[in-house]
Amino acid sequence: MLIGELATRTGVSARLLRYYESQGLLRVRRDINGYRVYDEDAVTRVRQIKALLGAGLSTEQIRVVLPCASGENPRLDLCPELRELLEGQLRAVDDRIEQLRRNRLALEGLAGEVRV
DNA sequence: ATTCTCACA
DNA sequence: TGTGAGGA
Repeated sequence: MLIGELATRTGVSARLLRYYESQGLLRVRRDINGYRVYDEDAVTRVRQIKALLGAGLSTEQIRVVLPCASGENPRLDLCPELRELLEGQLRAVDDRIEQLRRNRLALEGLAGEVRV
């Protein structure tokens, strides 16, 4: 399939699909006219990328763990390496939440009444 | 009609 | 990440 079809089937713009490719997240062939040609599993690939991106992973992190990720659905099969990364990410997010909590409290103290 | 690359009031 | 230019 061409980029337009993959875009409509994944809900990811052609622009972004080209960006994913430039970041080494998507491998794609070209035909003689230079058009990108994707195979069926590209749809799955993009879904996995979206899921990982949505979890806050950087394209660099995704690039290294994507090869050990498999699975059709929006569900992702995690190889141990990927699991570790995600767990670390989870801890990092918790730390950030805590830090923001402190920032919020400090802000309240400085600004007085703060409506949220 | 689609896609490609490059670049940015 | 959108958008437009200039080609194929």
